[in-house]
Amino acid sequence: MNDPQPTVSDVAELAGVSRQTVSNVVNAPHRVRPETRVRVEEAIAALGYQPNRAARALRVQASRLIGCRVEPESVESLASIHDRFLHALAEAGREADHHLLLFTADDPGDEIAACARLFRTAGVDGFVLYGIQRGDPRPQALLRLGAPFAAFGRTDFDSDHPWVDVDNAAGTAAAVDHLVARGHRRIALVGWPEGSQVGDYRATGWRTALDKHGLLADSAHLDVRGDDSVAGGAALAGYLLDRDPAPTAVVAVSDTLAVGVTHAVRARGLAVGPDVAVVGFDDTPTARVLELSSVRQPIEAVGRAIVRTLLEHLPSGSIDPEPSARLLAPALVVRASSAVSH
Amino acid sequence: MNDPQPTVSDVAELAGVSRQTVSNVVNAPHRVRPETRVRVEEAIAALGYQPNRAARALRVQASRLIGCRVEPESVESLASIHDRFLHALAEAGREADHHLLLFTADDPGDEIAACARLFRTAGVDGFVLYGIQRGDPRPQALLRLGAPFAAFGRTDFDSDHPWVDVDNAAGTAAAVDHLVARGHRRIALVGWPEGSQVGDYRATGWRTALDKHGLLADSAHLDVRGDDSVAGGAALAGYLLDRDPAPTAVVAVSDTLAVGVTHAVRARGLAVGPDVAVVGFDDTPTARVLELSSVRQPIEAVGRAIVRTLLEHLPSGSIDPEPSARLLAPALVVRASSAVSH
DNA sequence: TTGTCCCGTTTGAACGTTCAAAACACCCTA
DNA sequence: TAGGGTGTTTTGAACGTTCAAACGGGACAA
Repeated sequence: MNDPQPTVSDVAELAGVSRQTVSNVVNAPHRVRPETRVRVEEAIAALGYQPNRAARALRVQASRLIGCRVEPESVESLASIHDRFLHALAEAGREADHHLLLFTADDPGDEIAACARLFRTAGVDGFVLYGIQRGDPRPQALLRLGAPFAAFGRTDFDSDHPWVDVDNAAGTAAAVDHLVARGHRRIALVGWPEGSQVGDYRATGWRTALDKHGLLADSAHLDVRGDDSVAGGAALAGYLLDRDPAPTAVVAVSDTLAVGVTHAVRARGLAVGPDVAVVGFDDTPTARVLELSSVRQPIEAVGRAIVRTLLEHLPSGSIDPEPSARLLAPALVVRASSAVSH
Repeated sequence: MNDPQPTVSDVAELAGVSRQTVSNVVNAPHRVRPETRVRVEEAIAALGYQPNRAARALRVQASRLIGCRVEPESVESLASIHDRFLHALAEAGREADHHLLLFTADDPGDEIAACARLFRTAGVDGFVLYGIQRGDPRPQALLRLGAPFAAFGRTDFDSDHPWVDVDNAAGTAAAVDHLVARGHRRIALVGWPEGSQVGDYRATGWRTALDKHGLLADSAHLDVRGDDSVAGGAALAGYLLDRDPAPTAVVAVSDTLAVGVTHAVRARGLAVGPDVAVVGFDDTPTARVLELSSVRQPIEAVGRAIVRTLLEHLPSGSIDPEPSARLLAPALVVRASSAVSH
């Protein structure tokens, strides 16, 4: 029951070799003569040996721990995709024998301080930064600290820090393509106020896709913006629907706004789907429940890519100083709110 | 920039004392003469010393790490409250200088194996088990391992393992009280099939509250059960609403079911709230967005209680072998779906 | 034969901390 | 003045691992 975990010395004794040879079998098998290796591996299996992480961490100054801040639940928006992200990270870390260390912080400044502390005292190898936006102070701060990290999102187009991001423009573009294929011609955008990087990319995707289909001229006045709330979405959609000609389809840059749009549509006695198609963004559980089409971010792939990127940037990793950058395409999930042809 | 973290020896040298005295100042200040202590504390502050966790973990066989599995997002149900829980745990852990270590597992058996591995090799001090139900194998397995843990939920009423749980019966009872106060007399339950501990408690709360108000006789046939899905909730509610007399209020044991109930209500040309009041359970973001009244679990308090419970059960903690047990009451959040008086 | 090189293996030390025991200083009592 | 106690500080070792250097034995060339 309480058998102490065997150590490298126990294995060495059983196999009739020295401690270091056991260590080599585990960490650098090519250095060991094959028959010795077999003997040691048998001893390892017999004892159920597994290296002690604290000791290894102390010796090599690397804990195989990845730090990540857990965000508090945001009150106004829908459930973030943060928990999907954490799960994806943990899953990706597992394959590389790294674990996820969670911590909380009240704001970006606090997060930076927490990272510094963890990096120096807990030997956390690196960090994952979530929700990086243009002008975010965190990447520069961690660069200054010398702490390796990989960011979900980027401070700017040519960011010089390691990042992975979702191609937001491609997401709204896919939504437009889908709606056009369903016969829609007047496709509105319900977006966030200009200035947020994510929101701007999503708006750009809408615009360029319309342009590609030759619909941009008709749609200049179909671009409305407001803060991310249900009430806001309803108000913006109301404005659109009361115009003439009214749009027959709406692309919202978030599920929260999309829910508001559906409220406005129904309030006017129209049917979501047949009369006015609606597409949201993020594929939140709410979208699923409400049969709302939505652009789904490939969070699992993002998690894997981020962990890979981070590992590449660890001192122990391959010497690969070029900033890696990856942009992953989201996929549209079509549901009743946009399934019917127009 | 890359100054190595100062060690206990650096502090000792600066303060003109031995390593051990510095260690004592940090861990057992009462053993140190006050003027010495001050000198050492000044040196600590001057150098910005903080103890190295890996070294400490190696020496005292305690990592100040709490293991917790991240669940994958469930497809059918609404966003779980799992991310709120993780945040609460991390926050509570921070105050006790413990961090949260996340790991993934495919099923309970895998989770047990992962715990065993983490406990032995990573020196994780203890675990938090999420969503424990009657007959769950995990608590017994961890007891056998000798790994300390605290569970959210319990295997049975007189569980002999440390647990913290939400008083589910009190939650539905509060919903009933609220509806009665609003003038409702025929209050239905849309529940899960008998056998799930959580669902049974929630059903019991509904029943006892009705009994308290003398409404139980009228409501025997208002208890319907089905699996946790929107379609299921709609079907069950449809059955209820097509009876005569139909209920004027419905208590659902989950927000998922509650959403289904609202669908059924609207499909019959009735208004949610004025005609039929609906109350859900869990206060998910979806409930907020849909203006659905819902019973909110005090997850933040649960997180704090769990961490406290776990710390009490660590070998380093106070010798307090009595199984602590805490039952926390949820609170009803009233929104439009049940706000109007009947 | 002697020296050189290479491969596989072992040895001693080190990572930074805390435990256990020893040493020291001081006061009190016999 | 010796002996016992108490409170503070220091010493040496240990936690389990890996690094760096040393070691030993063939194979090969000079």
